Amino acid sequence: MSEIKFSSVKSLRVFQSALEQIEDAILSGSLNPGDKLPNERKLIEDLSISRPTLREVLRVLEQKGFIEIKIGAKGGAFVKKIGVQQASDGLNILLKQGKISLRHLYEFREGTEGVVAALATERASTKDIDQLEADLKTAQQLLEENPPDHIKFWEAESHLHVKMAKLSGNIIYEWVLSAVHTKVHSYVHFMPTALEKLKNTVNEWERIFYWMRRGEASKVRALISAHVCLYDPYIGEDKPDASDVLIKL
Amino acid sequence: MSEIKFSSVKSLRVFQSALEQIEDAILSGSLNPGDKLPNERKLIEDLSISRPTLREVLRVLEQKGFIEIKIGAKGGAFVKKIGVQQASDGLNILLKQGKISLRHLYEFREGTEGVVAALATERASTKDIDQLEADLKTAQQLLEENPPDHIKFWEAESHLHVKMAKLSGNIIYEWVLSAVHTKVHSYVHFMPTALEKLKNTVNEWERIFYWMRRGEASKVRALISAHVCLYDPYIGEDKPDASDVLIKL
DNA sequence: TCAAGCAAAACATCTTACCATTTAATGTAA
DNA sequence: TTACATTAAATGGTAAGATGTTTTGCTTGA
Repeated sequence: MSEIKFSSVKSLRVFQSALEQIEDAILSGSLNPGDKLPNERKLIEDLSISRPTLREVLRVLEQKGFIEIKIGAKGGAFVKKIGVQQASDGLNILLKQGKISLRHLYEFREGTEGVVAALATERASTKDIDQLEADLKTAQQLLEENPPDHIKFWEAESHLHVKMAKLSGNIIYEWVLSAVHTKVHSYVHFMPTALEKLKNTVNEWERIFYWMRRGEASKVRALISAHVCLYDPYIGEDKPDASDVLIKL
Repeated sequence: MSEIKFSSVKSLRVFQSALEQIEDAILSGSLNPGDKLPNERKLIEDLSISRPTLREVLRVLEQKGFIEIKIGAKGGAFVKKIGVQQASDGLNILLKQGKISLRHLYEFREGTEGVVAALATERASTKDIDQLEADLKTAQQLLEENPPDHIKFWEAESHLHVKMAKLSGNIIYEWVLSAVHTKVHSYVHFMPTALEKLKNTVNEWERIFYWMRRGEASKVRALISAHVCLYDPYIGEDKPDASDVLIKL
């Protein structure tokens, strides 16, 4: 008996084929950030498709974050720099519509960010840590204001965690934690507001940077784990089921 | 001096407005998975836009994974269940750009799956573990064949890891590891093929289930960590840079 | 000479109108 | 009863043109 298998032919839509051509050109690096695609009239010639169809393609690329379309003279479709942001979008949608409780969010962070911090400690340069410290300083200044802007503070603090993920040198961690922290942002109103607690957070980060500079990965891991765990918003309160909070949002 | 701030007006494109309406309807739950959107002629009436414009909207929704479009009679745009596919797509972008190597994949797994297994041990019921064991048995039978189907074996093995994530009771782990393991599948040809190694893997899982039944979370964590670490496909070979393998795919 | 304003060019945006293709259901003849 | 043709309801794709929007450059007036 023969072993030949046939694969489905599924005549690809014109749209799909055109999309893939341009997308591959961007992802493979044939088209670089800042490059301008030919204008619509030129593209429909090259691809042998009609203008409405081409526009479907361009819309999709625009919405996926691959290109930016400017109108007017000197306008056109320009290739955007692809970042982790685009890659995280899908996960973001999932997290956004999913019924994720704060408890799950923090459980995930507790299990992940310690490892990430340890990796970052091994791989970050002095300059990288300087940058982190500068970011912390910026966040700290938000507390000097009157009244202290604790919302923006926590957002900046959240970005610090994402930057740690970036320094871990493993883009998968960056991918997932950037999405997770987007979700964290939506809970920012439940974070502590007492000035004392906020300043304490700053101190914790300073201690973390201290050990990062000395390359003490395991200490950094412990500190970050405790840091995430301690700032679980429910600590000290009588603990409702986390799903309650979800409903209130 | 007055504090009035003006916000930019940026006359929204017709396209954008229509997209947001439908997207919101899906994300808010007004439209549920399986629901059929009105056909094109009806939608252009409701939204007061032209057909090419509507089709741009539908294309974007389709590519983002919100809807599925079927042609022919009884066809139309159907709301899709939002699933891990969207999340995997993001990883695909990073893969195509060459930003993820096998090394990253395994580093991530090593940092994550131990924690997941510990959670699963605490939360899985006896029945859950029975099911896992049954799945293992099924995989084991693939080795009895002649010749042993090691490709399918590793795929089944990969699914076991995803099931563990499901049993962790934390949907974020489940989603993220599902996405990661779809990528693992694409590297399945680099996994060991020696029958001895495959059988050893089975033994490891059996030991894992043994401790799971006894609720020994920390033992399970250790075993899974070692398991992932040991089966890093490069173990024992002279280790090329993982990006080399990436290129070959 | 210089600046303000106007017009044209080069874009994307959106519409109307048309035909092609695919699929499912239905009717019909062997 | 079954195979086949027909038809209806959808999406897929094309053609051509009218309409905004932005930049550039030219003209005109002081």
